[in-house]
Amino acid sequence: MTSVEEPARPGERERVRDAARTRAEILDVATQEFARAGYDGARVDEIAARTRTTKRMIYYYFGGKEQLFTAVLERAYGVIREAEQQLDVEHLDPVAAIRRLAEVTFDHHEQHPDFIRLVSIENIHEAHHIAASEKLGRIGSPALDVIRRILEEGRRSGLFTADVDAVDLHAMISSFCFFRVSNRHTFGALFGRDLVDPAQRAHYRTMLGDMVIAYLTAERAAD
Amino acid sequence: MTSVEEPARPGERERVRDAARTRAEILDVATQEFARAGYDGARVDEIAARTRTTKRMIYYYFGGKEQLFTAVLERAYGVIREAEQQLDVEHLDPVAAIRRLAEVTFDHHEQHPDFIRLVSIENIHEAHHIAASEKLGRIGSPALDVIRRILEEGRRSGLFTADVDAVDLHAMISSFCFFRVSNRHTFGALFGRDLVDPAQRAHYRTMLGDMVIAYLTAERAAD
DNA sequence: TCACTAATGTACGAACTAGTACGTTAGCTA
DNA sequence: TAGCTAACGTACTAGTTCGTACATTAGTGA
Repeated sequence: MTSVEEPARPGERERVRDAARTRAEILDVATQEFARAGYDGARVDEIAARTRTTKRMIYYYFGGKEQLFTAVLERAYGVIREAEQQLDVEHLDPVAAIRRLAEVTFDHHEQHPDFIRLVSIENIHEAHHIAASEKLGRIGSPALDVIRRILEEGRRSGLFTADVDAVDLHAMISSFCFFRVSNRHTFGALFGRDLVDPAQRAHYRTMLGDMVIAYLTAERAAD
Repeated sequence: MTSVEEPARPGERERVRDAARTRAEILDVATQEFARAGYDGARVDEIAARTRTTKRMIYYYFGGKEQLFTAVLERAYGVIREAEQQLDVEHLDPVAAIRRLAEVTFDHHEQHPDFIRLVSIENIHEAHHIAASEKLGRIGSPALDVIRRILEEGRRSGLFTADVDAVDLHAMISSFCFFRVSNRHTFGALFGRDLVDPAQRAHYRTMLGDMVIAYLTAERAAD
């Protein structure tokens, strides 16, 4: 996350009034609060209290709780987009490239549990905020283009037997990474196993790669 | 779900006061309301209004909103347990048995979106209600025992190369089934593809089976 | 340095919401 | 059939929560 207690970058002396900083600070705190308690569980007063500013400013900059949540989502998706754009796997052979992609996805999910929670919350609300957002509708994902190119190359070179769709493969990889974080608590409570146990991290990371590669390289009966 | 507008089974004349029926009716409506709006979004008054009885009765039978939600979860998990106990795959060969198990899991998730939503909601609350419930702590899953036996048999007969843990395989299968339903809305909004589109049902069902079998039968480098 | 406006703070209100005090009655049993 | 109690309804309250009216000031450009 950006900028909570940002200590006046050198050269810029700390102004008392700074729209950009105030806005960013509200977004930071709101992200935490929404992720912690869900949309309805989150309290506007609580967000304001944990900010250097007041509730008045939330309404001044964002208009309301609903729009604030939308802004939080927009920024959170922006972060993951940026990460995916850094993806540099084109120099690898298709098998290694897919494995690398899966690992990067795995790592990103693990490192951003708040993002996972926000997405879960948005699904409870049937993605109404995304639908209402101009920035987020049909935004897609940079990772998808990468997957498309790797699959193409893998198919051409005969390494991948399956005629797999890029969106489907993305769903397959995401589901494993997402579930591991999103359902950590119920899974742990029911089965007594912490899916996010650091000691098991490498194990699950490998398992995901093995699964995806096995699927892509397996012989399959014709449909 | 059970018993909303249950029309006085023959022989039992409809009593005005019927504790069991009232309790069940509250649970039915509460399940819908909690699944619809989340724990904090759900309104006790709304649940009461959609019942033949009043809010007073919710407190009379369950004690409070929190306990009502716990009761809803307990019943929802009870339903899936029952379904899993019906599982009869021991007569199949390991590959067919695993595929069948995956399909049953797939079907159950698809048929119970409310259950998926409740589990998502409970994860937002870090499984506090499950932890507080005597019925649900470490409840496990009948499917797990089945998986254990199939894996054992598959390993013994040399069909499965991998030394896979039953809980891990359960997580793998669940993650795909769960994500497809739980993240349907954000995935659809972002990628323009409905993972629960009936026309794609068979496709994803096959994909899951292929994935799991590929993983279990693939050759793997030693750790 | 003056005036203008973007940015900010205070105080309050209307509506909602979980929970309860108190009174009533259906249906069973002795 | 009388009486007892589990089951039920009404009406209310205390506390919360989103949102806003109104007043104020820091910073900037003329």
